[in-house]
Amino acid sequence: MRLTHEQFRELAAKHGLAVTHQRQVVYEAVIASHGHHSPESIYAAVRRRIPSISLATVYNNLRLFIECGLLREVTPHASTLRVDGNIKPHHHLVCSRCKSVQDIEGEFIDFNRLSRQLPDGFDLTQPLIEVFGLCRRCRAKT
Amino acid sequence: MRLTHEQFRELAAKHGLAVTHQRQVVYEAVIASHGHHSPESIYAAVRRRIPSISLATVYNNLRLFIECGLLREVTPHASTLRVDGNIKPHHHLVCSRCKSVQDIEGEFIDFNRLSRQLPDGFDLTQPLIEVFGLCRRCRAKT
DNA sequence: CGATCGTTTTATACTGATTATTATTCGATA
DNA sequence: TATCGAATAATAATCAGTATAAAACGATCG
Repeated sequence: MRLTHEQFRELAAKHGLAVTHQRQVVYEAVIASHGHHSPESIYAAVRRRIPSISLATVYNNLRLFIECGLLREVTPHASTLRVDGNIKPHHHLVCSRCKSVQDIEGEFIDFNRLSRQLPDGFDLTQPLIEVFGLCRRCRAKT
Repeated sequence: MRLTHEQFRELAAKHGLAVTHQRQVVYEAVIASHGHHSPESIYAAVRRRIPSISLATVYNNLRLFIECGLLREVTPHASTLRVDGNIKPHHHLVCSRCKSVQDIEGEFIDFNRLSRQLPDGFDLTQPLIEVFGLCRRCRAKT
């Protein structure tokens, strides 16, 4: 699955991004390899096509893509460890923007349906659910 | 909410942990301040009672507490950024141990119930749900 | 009481991910 | 072709977390 220059140009225009060769290659590297990738692995892939590219450029552009919704961040948490003294079953509401975490109560998961979707052997004995969205403050800022 | 030495001793014994003054103070600092805290902020709090304590001790003990279930980790993800090119609505299944992420399909969330629990102003227009558990491989290792 | 041994803590060095900085390059436009 | 702003490259700096090794502690045994 390789995008034509034309396709990427359209996509970038739609999100208000200037088109550069580096951007195109970085974006294609993410799309081409399905799954969840680290900046380093994307960097490695991109270097096969642009050996002179800088790691900073990869980081810059990944962040740009995430910000304008072209990509999704798979680690939307704060980058540092957070610890919770509450070990009763409860779930978390996480703000995708500011990474704040609030506890949330309630039975809003259909575990029957969920377990039908689980890959074989996945253990959900102590399920923790995290729901990502935008907290009021960040929503107001937009 | 301050634990007596006696209470902490029991708790530690139940989890097979030796009791030290530092451990007690670290644990109390987490419990006393409700919410989700970084090791640095816990370090700051603990230093008010044990000025000579080392940051490494705080990290060591937090990790211990997490391992034996006394505390819960709120950033169970890989510590590095991961990026997902799939921006169609889908959810994630995350292994709490090895931090691997798989996509998961299906409508297993009761959004009516969920939205009743949401704090005012929280925006769920692009909900992303992450379900934490133990993947088959890590479960086998135990 | 004093020696001993394993554990815990401390101090500090180190690693790895990410960000910041700054100079250079690129590309569009005048 | 000259100019200007944006993007990139190179590299330094930062920050969280981990590893290591020495010192301190504490229980136990003789």
